[in-house]
Amino acid sequence: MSNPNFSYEVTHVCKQSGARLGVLHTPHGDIQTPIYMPVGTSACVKAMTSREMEEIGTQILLSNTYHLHLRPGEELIREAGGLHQFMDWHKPILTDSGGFQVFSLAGIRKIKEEGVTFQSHLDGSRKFISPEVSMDIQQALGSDIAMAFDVCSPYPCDYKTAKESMERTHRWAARCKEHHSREDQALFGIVQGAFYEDLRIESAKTLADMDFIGYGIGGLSVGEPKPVMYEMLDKIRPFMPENKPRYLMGVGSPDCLIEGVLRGVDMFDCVLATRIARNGSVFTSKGRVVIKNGKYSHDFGPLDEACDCYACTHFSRAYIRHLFNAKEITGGRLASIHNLRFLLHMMEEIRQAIAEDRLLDYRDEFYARYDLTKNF
RNA sequence: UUGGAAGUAGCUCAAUUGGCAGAGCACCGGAUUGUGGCUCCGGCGGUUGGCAGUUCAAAUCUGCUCUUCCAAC
Repeated sequence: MSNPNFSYEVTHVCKQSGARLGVLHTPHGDIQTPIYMPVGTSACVKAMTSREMEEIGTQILLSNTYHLHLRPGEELIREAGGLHQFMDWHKPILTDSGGFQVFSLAGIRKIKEEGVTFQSHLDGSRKFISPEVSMDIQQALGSDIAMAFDVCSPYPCDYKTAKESMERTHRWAARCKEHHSREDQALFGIVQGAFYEDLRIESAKTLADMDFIGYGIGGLSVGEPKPVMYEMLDKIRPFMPENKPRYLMGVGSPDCLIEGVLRGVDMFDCVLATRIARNGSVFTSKGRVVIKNGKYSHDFGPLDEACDCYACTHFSRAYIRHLFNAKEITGGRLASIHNLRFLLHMMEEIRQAIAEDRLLDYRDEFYARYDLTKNF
């Protein structure tokens, strides 16, 4: 598929690691890859304003088809002038298809070849999403990148189920592509295949032949050990198109970002940063810190010495801990600002390291200072 | 001073006829990966104000005592 609104170019390959630097052009601007994409499920990165997201260096945001379909509804967002206008975010937006909710909301859904019947978690009403419905919703939302409606299999998963889910994902990918028509919106296919090497490779090849603008790698980070996820990335890497962006869906702990980039991943998204922030945990260059812990009550230093975010340049650990203890919502806001900035800053460093052909050195430096015993 | 009420975990309170003294909050810790999560899980914490007595058994019944609150004076 050629689309003048979207193109991806690899600008440099790290001589030391083979990791790549690139640029993805979209109607709302260029995205320097590799990149971490903050998640704003319901047209909002929880606790954050669009202005703050811009201030911390966000290049592209994620939002969610399933959640926006239920509330406020895509027609309202279309009426508002589209998702960018609605949330006053004028850089690129990627929308997830709702496929993951089929997985994460298991128990209140029925999957058939035609599509999936959900029971709304908001009011219990029955809802139906198919590949076509997902495309219609995402086109109404007007995101820059739409994701194909896929079937995410769990971990562990038997071979037969994994194969069936993968094959249905491929059929649905074809239906998504057939139904999708917005020229100013890119459609990404999603590789599935659970934790079976042959299925993963088959999925990567099948989707590559379908010529999507970019590719999601789905069904990972669903409870498996990290080495298992890394192995899957290694296996499929040779079969992922070189000239297309690769998006590892749902991954975003600091160590996973580095390991993913080393395995050729260009894009990541993850709710981890904002979720743990609201519950009082922050990333630091030395490892995770649970800021609510009593030992920080008299710590007047910043969350992270090396961070340039608003929280770290203005407030102490003791103050932010106090805000959490007092249940002041600003505690979660400051921690969110910090955690998002931490990951965005880390990706800036990774891009710099690739440009300077020293990503393996960067990885070693990271592990030397980062305490993995308290990681995710 | 007199009369009344009440004393149980750091706080607010439960505990059937006398039968293993609990909860919420607080405090401490853990979890969280394409967000049903300002959420969830766990832990610490007690001579039941004190001293005697009755009883197989007392937070509970009796006596004395201390403290607090209320009302009169």
